[in-house]
Amino acid sequence: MQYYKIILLRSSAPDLTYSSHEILAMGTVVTVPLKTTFKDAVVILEVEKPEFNTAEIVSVTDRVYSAEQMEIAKFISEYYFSSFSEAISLFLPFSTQEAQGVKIKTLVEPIVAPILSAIQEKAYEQLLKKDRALLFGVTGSGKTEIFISLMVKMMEEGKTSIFLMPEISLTPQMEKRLKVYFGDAVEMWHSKLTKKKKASILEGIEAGNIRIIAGARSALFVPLSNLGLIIVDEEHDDSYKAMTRPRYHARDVAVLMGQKLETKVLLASATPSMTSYYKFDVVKLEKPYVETKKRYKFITGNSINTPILTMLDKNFKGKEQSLLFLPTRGNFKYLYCENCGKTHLCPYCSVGMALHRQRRHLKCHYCNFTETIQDTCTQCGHSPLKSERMGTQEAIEVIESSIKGIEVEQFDKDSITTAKKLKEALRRFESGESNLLLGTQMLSKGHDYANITLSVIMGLDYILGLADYRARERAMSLLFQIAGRSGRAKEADVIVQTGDAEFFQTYLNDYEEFVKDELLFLEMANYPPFSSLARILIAHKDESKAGKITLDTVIKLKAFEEVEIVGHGKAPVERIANKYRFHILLRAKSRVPLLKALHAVECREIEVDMDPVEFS
DNA sequence: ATACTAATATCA
DNA sequence: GATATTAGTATG
Repeated sequence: MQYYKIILLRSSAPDLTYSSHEILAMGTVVTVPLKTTFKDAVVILEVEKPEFNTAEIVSVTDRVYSAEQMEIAKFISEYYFSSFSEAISLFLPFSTQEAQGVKIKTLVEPIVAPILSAIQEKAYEQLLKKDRALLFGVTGSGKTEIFISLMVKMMEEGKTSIFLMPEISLTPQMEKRLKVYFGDAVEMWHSKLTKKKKASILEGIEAGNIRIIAGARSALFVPLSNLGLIIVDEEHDDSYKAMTRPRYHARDVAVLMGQKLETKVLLASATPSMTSYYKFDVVKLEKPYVETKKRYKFITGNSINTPILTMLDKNFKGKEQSLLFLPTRGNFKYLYCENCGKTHLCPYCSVGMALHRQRRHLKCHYCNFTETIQDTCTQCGHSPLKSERMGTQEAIEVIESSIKGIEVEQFDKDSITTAKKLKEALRRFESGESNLLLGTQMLSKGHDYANITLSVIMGLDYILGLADYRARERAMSLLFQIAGRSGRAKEADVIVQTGDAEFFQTYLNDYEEFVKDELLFLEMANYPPFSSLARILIAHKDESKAGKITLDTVIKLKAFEEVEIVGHGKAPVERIANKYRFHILLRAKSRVPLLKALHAVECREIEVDMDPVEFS
């Protein structure tokens, strides 16, 4: 009889000891009886017969987590403060049939690699020599061909590759490009795939037919044998940070996996994060592959005003296509009382209810609480209520009413809910059926819109005003990303609405100049990458209890000299789903003392967010 | 004293 | 995570 420590999957129970007649490998997925039910669990350690009575493992599955997967999961659970169970659940186990077997299939026919320009070739050669690097090249500089060349090289060596992109919505476009070169050897992976599709991909991986997995965050955890390369495209994108436990950053985990598995890791962006630029060897793609001319124009204001309408109208009359960006938050329109100035709030969260005119209701975008439109103020009874802030919906109305005949394509989370709708919207725009693409952050992410000759960027001041040490970085990268969408085929105008034209103007022609200056600022202000940050979140339906937990935690943390309590108190969004929210922001010179202190105060009532990207 | 809910402990 | 146990508190 053997005895094993196991950890239950999808459970926060501690490790438990079970017996088995079989000799089991570490990482094996088994089924065990617990109380009145059965649970899946992972074998983590063999132990001596314990003093207490043990139950027996009832069945052994054909799935096994590799030693490396277990090691990386251990790291994730310790660094990002989740249970081991939550961390290992990110991964898909290998099949024992395959036994992580190295099944190197020789290529049936050699893959034709893309033809690289001299500039691309140079970058490619440099990247070949580096285990880890940051590829820095403006939009349209031909980064994708370099990625493909590297993946071709991997295939020739019998190795597999993972290609990460920040959003599911970007996968169809990339799939098209990758299929041209890799055919059935490449598959897309993301959380929205059906069970059936996932199973068929896993089969393909086990059989050794699928050699490249491309997709969103979760693609990092598919069981590819012989992994040779991980590419993190648009590495600056905050979508790589998970907002639920384990709160890991896919880019950082990719780098860690690279070290553990001895695979090459390539980060890439036109607007790299300050951290990556500082930490990694930078390979620059010197000049844009497609030379484009852009004329920037700065205007003031915070609404769709006459200069914007005039430019849009002119471009429309000239049979050209335009793009208009509004920041996510500005996407919402709130009801407020003219008399007492109160905004109509969600009864469960401390945020304003967003007005969705089309469906004639109010919606809280934190907890999804919905109610009918209110016309009298709950505070003072004044009627009617006014609405404020430009939303996509209203922007479209304003534009359609003043520019007759213009077809506007709404491009945001409200209208693009499925892959099909995304495809349709892009098709209508590409075919010229619609003339203006109007939307939020979604516009800044990777899609190609070759014919745009006018881009209007609104709301940068709102982003600059966020209480976030990366507000400047976020605003600047957004400007570059959106401007990069236009002028690919012909000359284009970019209209930037901001009260701080000087700031943006300084760096327009060179993002790297901004990065260098911003790094000086970060060093002076002692923010990452020159320090390590953590945020503690406390949420409780009793406000005084939440406050007490916060204060108790702060007191405990004061014992750690190397950890600075930057601030603590009510979170900017005070209440979500009827729970009061408090937070504590911590900083230390390096991660080690920070982790030490956090592990000492960790408990069920608090949630630790390492390297936070969200402060609301 | 009783009936509920909330906080806490345990699981092999 | 689910469930059993205990502490806490509202109620008549």
